[in-house]
Amino acid sequence: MSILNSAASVLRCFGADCTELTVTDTVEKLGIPKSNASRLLRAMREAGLLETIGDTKRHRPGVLVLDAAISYRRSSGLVQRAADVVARISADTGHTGYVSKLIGTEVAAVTDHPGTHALRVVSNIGRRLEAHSSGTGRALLALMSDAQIRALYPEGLVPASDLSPQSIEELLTRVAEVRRLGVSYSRQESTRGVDAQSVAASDPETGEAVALCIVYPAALVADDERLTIERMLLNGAADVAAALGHTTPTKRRV
Amino acid sequence: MSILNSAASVLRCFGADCTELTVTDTVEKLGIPKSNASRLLRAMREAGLLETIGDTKRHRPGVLVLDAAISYRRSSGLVQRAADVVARISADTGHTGYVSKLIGTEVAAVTDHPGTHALRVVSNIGRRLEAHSSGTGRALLALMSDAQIRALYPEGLVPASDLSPQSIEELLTRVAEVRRLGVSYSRQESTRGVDAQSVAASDPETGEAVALCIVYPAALVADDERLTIERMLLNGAADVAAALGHTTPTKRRV
DNA sequence: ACACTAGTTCCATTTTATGCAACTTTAGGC
DNA sequence: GCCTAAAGTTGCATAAAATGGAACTAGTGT
Repeated sequence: MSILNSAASVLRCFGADCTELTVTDTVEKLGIPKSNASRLLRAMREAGLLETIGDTKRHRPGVLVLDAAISYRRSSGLVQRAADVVARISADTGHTGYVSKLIGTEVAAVTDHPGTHALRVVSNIGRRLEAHSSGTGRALLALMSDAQIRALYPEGLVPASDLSPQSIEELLTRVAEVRRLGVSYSRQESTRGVDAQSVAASDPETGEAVALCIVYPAALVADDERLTIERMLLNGAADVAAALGHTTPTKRRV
Repeated sequence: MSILNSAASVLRCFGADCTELTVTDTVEKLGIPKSNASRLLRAMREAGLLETIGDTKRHRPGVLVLDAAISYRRSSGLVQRAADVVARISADTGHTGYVSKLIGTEVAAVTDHPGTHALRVVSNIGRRLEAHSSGTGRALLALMSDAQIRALYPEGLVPASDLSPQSIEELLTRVAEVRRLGVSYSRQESTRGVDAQSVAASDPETGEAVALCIVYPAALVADDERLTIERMLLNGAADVAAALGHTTPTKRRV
């Protein structure tokens, strides 16, 4: 296996729960010899992929990674615009928001926008969710045809919880509902006590698609606020689509 | 040279002016054989460091890079807090702001916060400035001793413009001024028509330092607004320092 | 259909990574 | 301050990989 894959594995360690790595941490997480971990971290450090925290032996991603990430958002008009929309909704409502993408059968957050409410959902980036078992994922699946969705799950699907679709048939039913409404709801499905609404937007030019998502405590948000969020998301996604030159405008709410 | 360095070079291509790369671009930018560039991009793609845009042959940084970047911001309490402060000032004043770090003798923006005014300074992340020839850089240099600064420039310095310090002696004079005021001013030094104010904040735990910076059109901001910005920056930096456990509070303005 | 450009694959050679063990450094405990 | 244990680094032979030239393939425009 190339050292590139090892380096990628190291970067993958940085996520929701892990913000820094030592040689020993790396040994444990990747199951490689100590000597190797030592040289791997050094090589990554010298390449700029990692940096040490102060002058300790703990490592975190390097500035190079930051610059590249910022460039990513620039490169994608879709992600950039979606992030702007979600940032605004997040600021207006005080709830946490995400922009996510479909990677195979998983959804990964691409930008996060922490809310401002005292009780808000804490951003959990790096955590990948199964597309079929998350509102965001179903919003993205709704852009595909039933046949394409079936092709994604040649061996059937494993539901993440009893609130998630238990079979492909049920998934297709719920995805059809999402297509009808334009919005995908998730009720305490991925995280206890947390509801979410997601709307998908795609770039007709490249076929790239993202989901705009707002998450909030289930107990604290009444129906009228949910409707407000729904309207903001639908209109925001419509703005994104329009800006990218969609001829047939997506659903919009007034 | 390890493939890791090649991969880092590829990521470094993504910056202010370049948001996507093809095999041929890579050949030109890195000066490597075509066969190599082809395999390099594929390896990076398979490792998750790159992804193709839609189903074209153009590449941009992968989601892995995004996740790591977000983790980076999380891991650095200092950067996170500084970013929050600058975001607030940016929102309040409408001007663009940055948080930057010193990398060797250069300053690199770590987060950016675009302003909201019609005439605002456009964020230019990825662009590295020489520390001695930028207000932000001198704010960071001001945290070091004169001897340390001299050690950074064993061969003297090359001024970026005639508004920048022309010698180490002049640099030290201006840095001393920054130490006295607590704020570092830049007047149309890095970019024509653009003024900036920077204040440094450091983490006493790790010794890590960042600069908080607000940039604005020189012609449009009157003296009283400049004072307001200065006050916000100083107080913000003091808040950051206090939150990280600085015992001797930095300069604060009321 | 043709020429042209971009991208990929093949293959022998060179360079780099690997894993073990020995060695050095760092951090606590007394 | 000395001893010990844990963390980290380095040396070396082997195994694996990257490299660059050239041949090959896939698109693009005329």
